[in-house]
Amino acid sequence: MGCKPSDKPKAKYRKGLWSPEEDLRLRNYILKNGHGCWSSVPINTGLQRNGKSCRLRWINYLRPGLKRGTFCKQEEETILTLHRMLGNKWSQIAQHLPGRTDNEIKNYWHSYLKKKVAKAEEMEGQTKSQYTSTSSSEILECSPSPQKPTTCFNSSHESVQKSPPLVSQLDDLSKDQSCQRSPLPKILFAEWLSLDQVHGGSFANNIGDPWVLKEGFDHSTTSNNLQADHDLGHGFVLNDEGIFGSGFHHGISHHHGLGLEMINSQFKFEEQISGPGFVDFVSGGDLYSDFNLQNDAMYFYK
DNA sequence: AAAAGCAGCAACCGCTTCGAA
DNA sequence: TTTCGAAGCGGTTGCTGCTTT
Repeated sequence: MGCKPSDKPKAKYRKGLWSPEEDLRLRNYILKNGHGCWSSVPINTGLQRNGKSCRLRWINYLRPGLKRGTFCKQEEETILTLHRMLGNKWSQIAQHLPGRTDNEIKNYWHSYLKKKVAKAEEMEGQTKSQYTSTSSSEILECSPSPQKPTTCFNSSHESVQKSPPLVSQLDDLSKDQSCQRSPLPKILFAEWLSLDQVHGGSFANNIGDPWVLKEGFDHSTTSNNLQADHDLGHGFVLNDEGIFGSGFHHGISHHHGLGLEMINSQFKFEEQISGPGFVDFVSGGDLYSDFNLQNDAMYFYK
């Protein structure tokens, strides 16, 4: 929106998988400038992609804060529960799984969970007994069909959305992920902090302070959560000490040399941000009023 | 070792919603 | 109020790599 028609020359857009170079261009551009109008991104970056493709690539793959990797048990439970309540509202489900994208959840559902549920239901039908799996027992007791969330909480999607108790329930659900029991520390961005919003607030002043990761930080296991991105591990400008200090780097590089590059690249935009401290920014501002430190995990809710 | 089948995932397509002019 | 472009969303496709035969 807000783009002039003249900004959109007819172009033959490239399709298919993104190359590391394209990723790099897009990432660097957005980290530096923010995406603004997506249709202008390909023009400004020189990418032979349409804005829609750029947006998708950023949201599903390049955006900092994405977890990637396999879903933990509790995430799986959350998806099953939310899918039971909301149906195929992947974006809404994703909102309750910080660091996961709707596409990722959708794929996980179609490739794994759907079959699992179907199998469980089949077993249930055969035995007429309660399905006792810890991952879906409650869900299966509630409703027989994953596609029609008609029981349990509300009878329609609309009522789900409008019902404050359920919303609270969902919030509790998302904040009570079992991944919190994981020994892995997590920094999770419910929504990536838009540069437009970040401008004027100081991320840089405090982000480099080790306090950010001191809570429950385990050098030996962190890399699991900071999965190296094979497409992105090249050519990023790195700080000597990095955002999190040498200890953090040490922890990552033990397992994945590329991991720290990603982390650094994700926060490479720090020089653009100036102003009040990050803590104030996160906890006191209107935009990010829901700052939540749970065990070793930090959640930033927008 | 090669071919076929399968699963997982990234990306595209098309429809809907939103918001500015 | 209408129109139109951008963004958001969900369904689907197709590529890639792994497993099986």
